[in-house]
Amino acid sequence: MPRYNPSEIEPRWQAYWEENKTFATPALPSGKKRYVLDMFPYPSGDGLHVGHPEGYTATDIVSRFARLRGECVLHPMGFDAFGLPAEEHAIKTGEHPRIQTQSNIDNFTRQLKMLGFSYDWDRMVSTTDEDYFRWTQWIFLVLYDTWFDSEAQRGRAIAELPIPSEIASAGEAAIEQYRDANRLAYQDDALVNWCPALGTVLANEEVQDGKSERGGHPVKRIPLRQWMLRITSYSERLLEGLDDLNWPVGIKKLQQDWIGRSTGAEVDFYIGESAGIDRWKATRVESGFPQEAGEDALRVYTTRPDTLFGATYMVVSPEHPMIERLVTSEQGEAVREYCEQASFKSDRERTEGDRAKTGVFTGSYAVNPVNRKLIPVWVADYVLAGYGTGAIMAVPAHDDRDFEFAKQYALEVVPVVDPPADHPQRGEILAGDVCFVAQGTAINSGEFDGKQTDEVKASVTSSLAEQGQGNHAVNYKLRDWLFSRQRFWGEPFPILHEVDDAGELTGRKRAVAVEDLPVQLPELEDFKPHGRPEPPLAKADDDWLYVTIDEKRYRRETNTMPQWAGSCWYYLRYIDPKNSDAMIDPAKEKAWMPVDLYVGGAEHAVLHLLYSRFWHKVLFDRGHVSTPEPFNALINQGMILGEVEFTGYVTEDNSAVSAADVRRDAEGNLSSKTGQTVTAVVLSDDAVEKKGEGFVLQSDPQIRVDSRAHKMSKSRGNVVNPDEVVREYGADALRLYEMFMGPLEATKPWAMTGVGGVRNFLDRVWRMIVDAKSDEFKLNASLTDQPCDEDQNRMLHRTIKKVTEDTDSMSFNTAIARMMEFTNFFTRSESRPISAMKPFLILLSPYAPHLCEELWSHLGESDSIAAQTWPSWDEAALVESSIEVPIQINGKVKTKIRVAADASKETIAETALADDKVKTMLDGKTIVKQIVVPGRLVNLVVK
RNA sequence: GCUGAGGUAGGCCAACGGUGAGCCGCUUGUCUUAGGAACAAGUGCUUGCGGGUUCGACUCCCGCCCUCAGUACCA
Repeated sequence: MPRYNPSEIEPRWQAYWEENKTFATPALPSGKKRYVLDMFPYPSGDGLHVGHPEGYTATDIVSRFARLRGECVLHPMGFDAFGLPAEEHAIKTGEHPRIQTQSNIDNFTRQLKMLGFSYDWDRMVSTTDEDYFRWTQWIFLVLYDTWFDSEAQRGRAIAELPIPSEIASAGEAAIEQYRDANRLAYQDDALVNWCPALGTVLANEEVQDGKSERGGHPVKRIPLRQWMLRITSYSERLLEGLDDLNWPVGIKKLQQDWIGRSTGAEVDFYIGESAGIDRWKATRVESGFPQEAGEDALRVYTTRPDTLFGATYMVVSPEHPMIERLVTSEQGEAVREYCEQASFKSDRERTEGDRAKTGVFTGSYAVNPVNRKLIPVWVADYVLAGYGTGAIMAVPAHDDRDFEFAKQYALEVVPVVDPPADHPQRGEILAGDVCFVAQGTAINSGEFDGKQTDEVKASVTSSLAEQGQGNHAVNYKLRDWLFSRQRFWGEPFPILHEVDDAGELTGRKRAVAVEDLPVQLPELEDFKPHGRPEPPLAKADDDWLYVTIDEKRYRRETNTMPQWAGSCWYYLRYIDPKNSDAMIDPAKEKAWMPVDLYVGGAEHAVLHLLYSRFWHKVLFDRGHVSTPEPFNALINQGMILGEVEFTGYVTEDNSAVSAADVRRDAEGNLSSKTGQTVTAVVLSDDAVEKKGEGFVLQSDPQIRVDSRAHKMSKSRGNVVNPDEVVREYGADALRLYEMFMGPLEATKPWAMTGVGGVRNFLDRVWRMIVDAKSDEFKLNASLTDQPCDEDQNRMLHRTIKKVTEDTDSMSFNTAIARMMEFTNFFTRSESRPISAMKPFLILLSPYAPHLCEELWSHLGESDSIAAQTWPSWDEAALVESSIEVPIQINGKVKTKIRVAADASKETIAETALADDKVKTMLDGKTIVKQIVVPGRLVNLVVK
């Protein structure tokens, strides 16, 4: 017993917390609330990896710290349990995915409890629970019932959508169609990855280089009717909302870039009969810039309307709807073939960086609106259908991509922006031999010559607007969210499709009534794909698939929602997890929201966080939540890498090659400078030594080796299993180590010896209070009821101050370092006042809760340490009566003197100059200047 | 290419413009209930490089190099 034994202590206290519901959170907060949230995990079959406890320990420390300071903390955990792996398992074994999901959740729960996190487990949610996804479906119906009023910039009920008179007069079906076209959840044809060999549709992450990840079968992109969410409507709101959030700048930047707002102009280029151009222009002057470009014009979007005079050709994307109209009979075959080719390529392939540009001339010409020049229209896949208008005006002189394309196909380059006079390549730019994308002075631009880029942009845009040929425009990179998946293990859509007597879809839809939610997943015989691109739910029995309401027959929607759906709103459900009447009780929502601290990996920087914000804003607009943003502060924990490895390289005949001479080709194959194949070998620590910047072989210092920590991965075999660490060192040691490795946000390599280091610290804490030598349990004889002496008191109060401030700012590594100093100090001390030990244990308890509970009870306390009050420090106790002050000579520290803490400038200077060492060093020199900072230092500038 | 983070001792990392904190490692002792020991003493950097500001720079400014992560034809 007397030795520190975490494997005995930790389960005992975990049971205590569970029995006593130590961390149960009240329904409504009393006093100051704090909502501390972890990104909930996907419960994979591999269990926790050491990256999970990093963020979870951080939030646990924050939560325990806040409770000790009297705040009311909501700190929940749950599982994002829909997803592909469970479905893959089901397909292979025939076992329902629910079964494996449940056993994975059980394992995760066991591991999380083993680490002593102070979650309120009664609030646990899983996205796969019917009680949960019932409300995921409900939120979908809110989206379905909402349209975006762009005037008011907010979502409103579909019933409030103004119906234009021409549609109203066309009848009920037209009105319904119009509504459907405006809902935030709508259907559209989108491309899916269909793999004929596997007979299934694949998720993007299951496709690599146009082939299925499993089996390497070719994947075709085919259009399929999909559910989309109109997130683009919220672009501006999502962008603005970022301003007030306490998020890392990097993450904000990522979201901004993802939304990708740009401003410029839309411009129509005339493509009709050449004789008709004047009439067309006149019409435009009269009508203004129309909503649609019409038959006779090709509309483009540009951020550089100032370069319009340099537009020497145009490009449309291979999917552009006007291709048929543009293509001439001579070019017909070439264009069709090109477009066909493009349709096989994924977006990925089409946008891969160093690929040479390709394209085909359509045979048609357009008229440049500013100079009436005829310019050719091409089709090329470097123009994307989904952005802007899917067509561009190409200005090769001032756009890198257009320049490359123009050189490839010998198209004209006309410079219209003169770079600053001191530009090193000005000559080549003006000759059209080099591309220049920055701002400058307009040339070759008629009336605009001599003006600066910004001014020309504005003037060209307004002049086009006057003539009805252009308009100021804003564009976003953000696309609408493809929201349906052809999968079994996901939330079914609460939507019914009307079928006629012949069993054909009529195109009319109906939302499942709220009281009929949840729509459950059907029972299937097996989970194997049925070989058609429809979702697996289409295999369900007619009992599930067909519904009759008011004598009309409906077929259920058979797509399921993507995994993002459940994770979009789980933070709300934790607040009211058992509510069967509503998604959340408004009073509770108001009391707990927003999330005060959200911690998780940076891999969710864009998608999860953007999707959640979008849903939250819709719920906000519709009055279901009270805050405009869900997550106030966000922190991304850094990645934990494997142990540092030394890697040497050898050729086939086993001779060593210096790491500096090893080349890696595109496939990752290694070769030496001379072209020989080399292989990497792992070296042990004692085979290498430090030399200069890097490491070399001890046996041959000419041979350099790589020293680097790699990502943990099964294939590399460097994965650290938390179960083993807990068994070997204890949960407190694991928690403490992960916090001590370095700053939370940093990427850090794992080092098992470091875990031993913090374990030694915990051992020292134990021995500071417990007599480890005795056979029975006995407190350490050095403990005393005497008060602290001055030094001890100062150590205590300085530790309280440092740990309080560092914990508050989440600088856990330095807080721990300070607690180590405290322990070293008192371990050396023969007398250890209990009045110092107790507050120290409270300081340490958020970090190492089990050990602290145990020692706390040994000190005679009967209630949990979690119920105590965080100690405060006394400023007066911090100051020393006398302090050491360094003496610098010419800025270099030469010696130190001891003076009273409040010594005046003069006294310090006198003492310094009187010091023997200083005297000798000043011998024969004159003091040019003396700087005395009271309480800090003395600097003597001498000659 | 772009964006972000970073470069301090053999490793991990602290340091309001003012003394290198802490942990691991290493060396040598001591002690022992032989442990993941403990204790004691010791060990170490041109703070990535080059300039500048300053009495004084890891810290502020300018230029460069390197590493890691993410991202990439969005007109």
